[in-house]
Amino acid sequence: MSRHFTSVWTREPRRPAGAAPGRSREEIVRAAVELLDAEGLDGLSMRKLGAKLMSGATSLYWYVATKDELLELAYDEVWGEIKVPDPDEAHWREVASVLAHSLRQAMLRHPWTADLIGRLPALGPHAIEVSDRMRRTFRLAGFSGWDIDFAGATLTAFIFGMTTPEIAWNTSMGDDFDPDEARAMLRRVAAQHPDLLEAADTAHYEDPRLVRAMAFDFGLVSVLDGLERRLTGHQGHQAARRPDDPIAPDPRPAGRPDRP
Amino acid sequence: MSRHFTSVWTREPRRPAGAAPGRSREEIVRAAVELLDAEGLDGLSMRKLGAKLMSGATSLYWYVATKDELLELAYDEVWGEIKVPDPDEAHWREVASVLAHSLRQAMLRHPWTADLIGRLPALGPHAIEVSDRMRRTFRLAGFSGWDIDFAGATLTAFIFGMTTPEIAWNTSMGDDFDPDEARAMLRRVAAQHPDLLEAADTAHYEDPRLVRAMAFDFGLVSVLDGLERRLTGHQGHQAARRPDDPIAPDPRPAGRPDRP
DNA sequence: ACCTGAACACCGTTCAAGT
DNA sequence: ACCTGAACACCGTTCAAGT
Repeated sequence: MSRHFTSVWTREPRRPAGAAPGRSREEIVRAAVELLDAEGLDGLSMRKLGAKLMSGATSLYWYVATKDELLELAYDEVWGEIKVPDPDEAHWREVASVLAHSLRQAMLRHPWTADLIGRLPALGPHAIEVSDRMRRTFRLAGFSGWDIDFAGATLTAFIFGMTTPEIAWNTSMGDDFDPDEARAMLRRVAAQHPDLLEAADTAHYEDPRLVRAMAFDFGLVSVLDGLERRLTGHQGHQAARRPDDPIAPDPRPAGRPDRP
Repeated sequence: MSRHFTSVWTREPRRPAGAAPGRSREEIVRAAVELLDAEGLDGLSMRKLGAKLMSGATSLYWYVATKDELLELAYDEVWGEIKVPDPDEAHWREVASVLAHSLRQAMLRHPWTADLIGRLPALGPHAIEVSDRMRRTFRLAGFSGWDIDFAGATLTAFIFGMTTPEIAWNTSMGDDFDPDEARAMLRRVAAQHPDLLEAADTAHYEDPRLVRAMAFDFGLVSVLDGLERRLTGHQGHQAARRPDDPIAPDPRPAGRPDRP
């Protein structure tokens, strides 16, 4: 017996999506996004959302099968905000850079998305549109076969991975950021770790948001350079592969890369 | 009035952490990790955990201030599983590779960590230990100033960003993976996107876990190559920076990078 | 076709009371 | 110093009943 994967995007909507009755799914999703932006993922409840729409909480279940479906819909709205230049017009590095910054900014505007990345696959039409453009971009850049997908996965991995902890940090710290408090905290936590302490001390003198942006740019250039290297086919360090890794759940950590 | 950031790691523990009374915090955390591994983040409730430990649910609040604190403690246990070679012994690429694969495997073993990355800063002693070694690694590699931290952030971003959606996919699909069903779903969702459809068709013929591992290795080599490029100081494409990006919440998307 | 309220089975957390 | 149970203020979801 197989547990079937279900998603808003893989089931038929209950209504032909053409008529215009009382509430609409679009209206509900828009209200959900507003609530999520204002109060975060924990701030969204079917009861609160119902109240906001001046209806019973349970009325929403006619438009949406579960709360998770609603989150999938809201999530895809954010993907709709992403700008991706036309891959047939712009250089692939330009496309990737614009996409990266656009995605980061969208996530920072909607911090609750950070909680969804590890929970919901992005299968909505807006997300798919972005994926399609990205795949086309890397194909036109000269990648072929699996490498097209791997390049795209690497780029989005970087964007997600850089922005998600940034959001975690922002929301933990709250809007009113006290640099002295933060510094003291880092100091305390990093006690007896000289390398980290050094970082904690210098970190204080800069606007943390600026530093985050600098880190993002540094990383983005690095990732793009690394991808370009795959493209131009330079030889050099290759070995990140650990032979026992791919399937075994807990590989022997003893293996060494091909080139030390 | 400033909302203060609180964390298990930044407050005094209630007990000198030496005596040995009834239950211990270690015992509670261990049980929590077991419950999380078995039932996921939603499967952990204070009531269930209390039952597992044969105590009242509310008893746990003597050892832990909130459920979030408990999650911070459990999270750091996972960081304790990460292997990082001694930065003074191994080449930085070796250290980074081992760390990357080790972290990915640990996350796959404890899928609930994917939900925490966007929510909790990793400030526990095990996470700090890993950060410290990583920072030392990149310093010894030749990075200096902010670049040390940027390189580390780039590497962990890649690992998190690659593994988190992998986990989302795994848990959505369930343990029993039906390739035909998955293929049909991708086909449907990617309709009218020729580039994506191509990917969906070829994807079928491979073990998805193997492909994920290949993507990870491809991306890791790319990231390491990109970082190495920063180190050797080759000139070339630089421009990922968008001048209006760092602080403005919604930058004009019109700006172009320095080099198109 | 759409909306409602009551009800079910849960939550995290507080707190007075116990030993 | 540690543990308990009752209680509060919530949850997502189901379902019979309404219009």
